[in-house]
Amino acid sequence: MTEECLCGLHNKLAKKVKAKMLDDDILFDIAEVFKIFGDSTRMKIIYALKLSELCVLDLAYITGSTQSAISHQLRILKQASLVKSRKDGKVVFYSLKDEHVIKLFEIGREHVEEL
Amino acid sequence: MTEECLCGLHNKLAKKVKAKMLDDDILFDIAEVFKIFGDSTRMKIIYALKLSELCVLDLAYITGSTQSAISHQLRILKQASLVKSRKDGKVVFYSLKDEHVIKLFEIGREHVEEL
DNA sequence: CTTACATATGAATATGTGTTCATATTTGAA
DNA sequence: TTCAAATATGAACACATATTCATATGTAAG
Repeated sequence: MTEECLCGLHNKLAKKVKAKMLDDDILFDIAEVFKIFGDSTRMKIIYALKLSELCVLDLAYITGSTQSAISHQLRILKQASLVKSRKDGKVVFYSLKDEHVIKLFEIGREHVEEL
Repeated sequence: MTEECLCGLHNKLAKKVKAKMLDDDILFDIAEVFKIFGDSTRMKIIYALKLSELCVLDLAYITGSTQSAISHQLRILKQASLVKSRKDGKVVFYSLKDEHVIKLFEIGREHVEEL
């Protein structure tokens, strides 16, 4: 932990950068958001919901996963404020919560397509 | 797997959406990129490199991790084409590879700060 | 050539996580 | 009320992964 590069040249720079770093808590929270996107099942769900509001079984059909797996993932997505839900009788419809979700997806897609 | 919602209303919609879905491979690759961002150590590295080009030991000092841990993570970041490296004698300097990395970080940060 | 520094790497460990399976809950219909 | 459909949930399992520790590699200096 906290080893220091001995070349005096870097020590000053490193201390400057360390002073400008965001709080660990904030960087941790940002990483947590990306972690949610970092699963192919959740990514499928997000892309499907980008196309339309959908219920759980339809999402399971579209993604090729089980109802249970999708339900678990939807709970995670909802806790992370990435999707919202609307109940209509027995059916629960899910949709994306805001524009950030779409923006993040689009930039991620751009990055992948440029490799 | 591939269960279908029995309410005939949804079946048509679900099939439409399924037809419009991106290939699994692409969605998988996008998820892989986000997975790289979804770790607080790597997020610290990315933010530090956003401020300045840095060598391994300086990154270890700045992030409060060991040299070994940082070296392992830098390898992952490099394989994902998120950082590049430049060798100068014994020292290896790392920096961000392109603008997408910064864009993704900024939008992730925006999302977190609006919660 | 020997030493010291910066980095990389492999194995082991511990921890986190996604899926499955069984089952509970909720709601509408018969 | 009884049944079936849609969803949610908990436990168990399998798998991935981040860190640590020891050590190897490469490089410059003495």
